[in-house]
Amino acid sequence: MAASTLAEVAKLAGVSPATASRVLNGSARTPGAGIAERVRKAAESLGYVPNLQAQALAKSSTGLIGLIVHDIADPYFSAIARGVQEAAHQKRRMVLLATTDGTPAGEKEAAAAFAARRADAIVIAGSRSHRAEDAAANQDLAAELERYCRNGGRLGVVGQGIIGLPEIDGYSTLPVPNEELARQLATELAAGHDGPFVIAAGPDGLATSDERVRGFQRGLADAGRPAAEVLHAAFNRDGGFDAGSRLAARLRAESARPCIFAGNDVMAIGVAAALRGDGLSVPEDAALAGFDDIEWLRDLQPELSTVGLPLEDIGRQVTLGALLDSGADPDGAASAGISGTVRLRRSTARA
Amino acid sequence: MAASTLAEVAKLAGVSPATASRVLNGSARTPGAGIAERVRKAAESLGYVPNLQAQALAKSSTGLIGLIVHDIADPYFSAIARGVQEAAHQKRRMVLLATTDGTPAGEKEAAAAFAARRADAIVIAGSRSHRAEDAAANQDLAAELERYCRNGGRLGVVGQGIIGLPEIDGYSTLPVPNEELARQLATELAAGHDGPFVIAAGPDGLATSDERVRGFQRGLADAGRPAAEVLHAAFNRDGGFDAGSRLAARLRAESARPCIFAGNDVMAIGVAAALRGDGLSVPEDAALAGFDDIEWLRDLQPELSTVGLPLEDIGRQVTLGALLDSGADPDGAASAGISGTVRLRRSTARA
DNA sequence: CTGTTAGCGCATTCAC
DNA sequence: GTGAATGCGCTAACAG
Repeated sequence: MAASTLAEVAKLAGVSPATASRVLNGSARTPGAGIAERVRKAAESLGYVPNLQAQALAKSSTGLIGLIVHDIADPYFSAIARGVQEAAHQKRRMVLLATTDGTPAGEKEAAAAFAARRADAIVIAGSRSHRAEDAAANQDLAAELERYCRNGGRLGVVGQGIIGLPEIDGYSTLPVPNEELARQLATELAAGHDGPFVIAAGPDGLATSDERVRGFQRGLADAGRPAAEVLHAAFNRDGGFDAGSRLAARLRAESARPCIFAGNDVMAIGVAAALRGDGLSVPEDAALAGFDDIEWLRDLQPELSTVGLPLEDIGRQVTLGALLDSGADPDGAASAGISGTVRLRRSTARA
Repeated sequence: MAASTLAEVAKLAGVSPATASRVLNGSARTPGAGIAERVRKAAESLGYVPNLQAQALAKSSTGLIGLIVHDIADPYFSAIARGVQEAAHQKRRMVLLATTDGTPAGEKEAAAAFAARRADAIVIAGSRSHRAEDAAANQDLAAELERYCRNGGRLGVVGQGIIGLPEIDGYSTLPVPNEELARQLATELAAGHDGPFVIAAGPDGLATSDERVRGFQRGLADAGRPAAEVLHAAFNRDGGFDAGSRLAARLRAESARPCIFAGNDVMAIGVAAALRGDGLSVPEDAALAGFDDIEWLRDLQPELSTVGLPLEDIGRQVTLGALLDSGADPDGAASAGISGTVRLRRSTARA
């Protein structure tokens, strides 16, 4: 990677490196009239490309934003990533991507890599885990991030806060009202469904899933309905398929038509696939609802009831929020937080 | 971003920066016995995080891989991105993400940014454009990339080569047999379909789309069938919807049941949605086939016939290929190129 | 095996 | 307005 340097450009233009630097970037002082032109021409003829690494080293700001997601091919994350990307582009920054297996250990590794690269900000999407087995890794993650922030880094997290990370300068969270929205969903579903409810949730201890389950149960209780049975599985499409398979067997045995709430849309899709594979159909044999309203839901049959979340906006806001000039939250930065909407569609229509 | 430095660690450990460097990284020589421990402890207690920027500057290698895609939320690209990510992780590198609007101009901008950051390699996914309006931008892109490679950068491109970029050291292409696979698809479809064929293609001049159209037409001709009519639209889901809408009107007027070949799966999905919206269904009123076999096709009804492409592998291989130690292609690096498979499913079943 | 000396490419104090 | 030093944090030649 040996390109031409500022010094070479300066020499060719017959000026000092300092002057060349001033003209090729927008320094405080406007450089000389014709001088500027000379320098620019020299740079052009040499095919000069400023070395952002060196620039970053000199002024301690890399223009990098680190994004941590579980799986970039999951539509939930790719939608958020799109928002992050947009915000980054708008703020003239580039995004570094890290995908983890979804464990805090993987996130810690990614965070360390970003910290080492001196990313201006780190954005973490994806649920926190309260599982006992993740406790140690959570501590490591919190420690890594605390140090990162203490060193001047900025951190934005989607949903819940990092477990064990105290409120510290540079650290901001974008709350997502999972629980309240799930409650609303349950309320609306309860009004139109007489049978039992079942929840196809993520692993016990996965914060986002837990919040949605809790909210849903509360909505059910408010409506005077018995609590839903909860099936745990992976918080992705295959987990949904798994839960769906378990349910299918039972469905043919029992007579009641249940309403299944899946912890997120991709799980719901997995549930539907499993049921279909067993000759069962939605909404005839079971009502089904998801969460997130990922983009390609519109092309699925039957149309899936869900809770709409502005995923791209979430990505955009958490990024912009993290990039905010140090000071405390400026007066109501238009970001009054994230809101969602219950969207009932055919998958939960009355049989 | 003021973290502690190597020098501080060295001082605390009572050694020279060089020694500290040697122990904290794997230099050629193994540092002293107890010395290593002292340094490590000092680093730990200071919360030392090596500055990869400075490191990169010092040894002219950033450990960065730049990935350029049209839209990270498109399943085709996110699948490839996953592969790139994997390969990068395996090679201990991080990936920088840039999404463009799909124009060479946008790609040029992204390439310039990556070049400025001295990324070790740049990976470009997404079709080339031969459209007249993109000619100038293509030249710029080629010039930018040529300079990048000439400066020691490495470049991997999926599918077609960069227009106007000569064979140059560091530049490699991962060919995708779009034309041949489309031909095979046409052959197999022709054997089972009697009616006319229609193609919902991307914009005229978009290389990937053009190749697929050409191959498909050739397959048709080989089978003694008349050429298919070609409808042009955007090379994404909405383009498919658009083409589908135009087709729907005609379908109810004419009596023949056509077989529609969409340039890629997301277009096919758009076509299906448009037909469905008009009360038409697949495969009853029209057969439908796509291309790519993106992951979530399995959850769509009816199951879509398509051509399977190993997208993740494509991402992995193009990345690994670009990272190869300079020299020419090592003897048959297991990567005998990309191959695909025609997969006929229910969307093209006989009516 | 360890410490010293130079840079890597650039921005930014200072003097002029 | 412009040029000459100094340093960002680290690695790599050298010496010892």
